[in-house]
Amino acid sequence: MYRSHNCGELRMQHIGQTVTLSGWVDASRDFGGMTFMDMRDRYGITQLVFNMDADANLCSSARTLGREFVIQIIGEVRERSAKNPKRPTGDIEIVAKSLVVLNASKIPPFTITDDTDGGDDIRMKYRYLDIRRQPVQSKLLFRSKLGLETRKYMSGQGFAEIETPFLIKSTPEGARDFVVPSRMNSGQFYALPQSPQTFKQILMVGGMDKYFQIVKCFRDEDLRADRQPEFTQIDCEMSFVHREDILNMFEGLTTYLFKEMLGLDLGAFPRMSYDDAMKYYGIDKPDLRFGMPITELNEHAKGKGFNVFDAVPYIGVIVLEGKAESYSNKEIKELTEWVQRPQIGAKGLVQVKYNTDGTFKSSVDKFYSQEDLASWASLSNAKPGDILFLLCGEEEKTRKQLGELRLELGRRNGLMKPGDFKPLWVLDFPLLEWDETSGRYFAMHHPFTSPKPADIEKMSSNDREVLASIRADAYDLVINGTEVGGGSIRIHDRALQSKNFSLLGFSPEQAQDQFGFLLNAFEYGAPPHGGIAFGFDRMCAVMQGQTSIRDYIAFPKNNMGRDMMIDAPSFLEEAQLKELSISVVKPE
RNA sequence: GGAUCGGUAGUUCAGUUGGUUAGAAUGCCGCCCUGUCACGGCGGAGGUCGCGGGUUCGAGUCCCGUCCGGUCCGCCA
Repeated sequence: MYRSHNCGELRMQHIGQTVTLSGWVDASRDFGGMTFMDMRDRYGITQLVFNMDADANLCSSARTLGREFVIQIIGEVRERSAKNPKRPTGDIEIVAKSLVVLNASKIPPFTITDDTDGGDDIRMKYRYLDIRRQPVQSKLLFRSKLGLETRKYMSGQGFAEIETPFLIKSTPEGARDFVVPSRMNSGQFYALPQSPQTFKQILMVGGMDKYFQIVKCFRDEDLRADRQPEFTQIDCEMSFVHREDILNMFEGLTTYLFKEMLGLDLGAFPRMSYDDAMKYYGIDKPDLRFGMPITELNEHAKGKGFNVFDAVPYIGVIVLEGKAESYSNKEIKELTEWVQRPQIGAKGLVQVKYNTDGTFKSSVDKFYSQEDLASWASLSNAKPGDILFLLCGEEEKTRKQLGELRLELGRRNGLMKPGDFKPLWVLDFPLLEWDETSGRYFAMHHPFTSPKPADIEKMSSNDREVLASIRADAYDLVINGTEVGGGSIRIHDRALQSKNFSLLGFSPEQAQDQFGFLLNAFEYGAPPHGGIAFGFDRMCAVMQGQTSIRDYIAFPKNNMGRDMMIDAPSFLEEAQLKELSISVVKPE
């Protein structure tokens, strides 16, 4: 028996018991005549004590143990004379009677503590040491519980968890595929799924009715703090449902998860159209933890001799509450430089202080009277003490810039409070997106998304305006400005699906070649259906107020898509390439 | 594909205008210490300043290139 108890469970009630513990040496404090040693495992830290007077041999051998040695100890639980209230096990210690070194350890390259001195890359290279740290363990355990609760809820609602294949067919639409060569089919490649999309639709045609899966997806695109090349989705699909059924079902799941994981009641989720999100927040995933919507000024700011505004089609304003008198020129200068960075790309920032005495002081006082400025304040619902920030330019671009500025002001002024969760359904996305470089339409969601029934007839139009106005029966779940899920009602009619493919520039032959299996399936009684997929890693991070998903993945990739621990990807041996009929142009 | 920040001791970092022998903390090693839990005290070892080239009497410091890491834009149906 390696252990009778773990390192986190012994308390006053165990005093007098002889116990066996196994774990890692966390730290030791050697006093010459006696040595204290902290022994750690997943469950906590328990103090061991070795005393020269009691057992000189044992005490001497304890002094030779290094950090991260794996040891087994037999000893008696004793009440401490000096207790440590910071630890759950701090009232007791183990008086060692015997010690076995189960395995030695080299000196670790970084300290295994909660606030480690290790940087990111060394932690990833020695990920097995990093995982010994409590903050990493607690994130992985959080993920484990979130998966369990998801399965409980979905199962309780009658959903079946069904696996779909990882070796599938490459399609040029959407994200880049990771490809896998087929040895037995020389020169041919599988692709790893970007999502189980078509398979779950086929399951609906197969009558499975309510499907879900917690499943890996793969996309060969550049990484971010919240984007990994392999990531996990809670993937769901239902038959005989309208949008309302799906929103209700998955609002229920989200509410349940927040309640079980965090003990929070989210309440009913508000809803917003895509158009309103873009108009008022400049982004399709507004963070509603704070207000500050965009107000359009346009003609209210034109014709007063300020050439900058007169020359542009759009002028918008956002209002920062209560900062008129505390905002310094230096802060405004910094903010101006911030919006002028290439990533934002604004030409300049106009600012109007609405003083508490009711007067206005702006950077454009030369051109605008107090009444002009008052009208801006009135339109944007500003109150005395507030400060207004204006950007101008081409409409869509400027809205995005205002949206970015809004988020930056939120960050700088602490308006995104930790522990505050604001979910939002964003609805009615455009079906199509015009791509200037390739001169064709792309599906904004994916090519299987159904247009809203009222917009189906618009699909026959040749007018770009009309086509751009087609709304999809698609929805995203946004929490605190992060897109945690998205889905749609799917097309289940073969003719409509073909029509959509043709809008997206597929010839009938291409459509048949790539998605023939789905079109064929639609000819054998496909039920109306729709679904949604949640980013599982992202859901973990959002719930714990983190921006990076990396610590919720046991073995993540770095920003070049490399696994630093196993050093992948790597080159193949010639023989292996030959067997796969692959010749590689070696990089210089 | 682009922007930007970084790379100096095992680790995390400092290093002024280019100027003597490149520092701190922590870790590590040795000695001392019987109630610590960030133990304490004394002593010690530890560096190709990512790599290559250039400017200079002299480069960790300036310039060019390159590699690696972080963040962001593009990209992510």
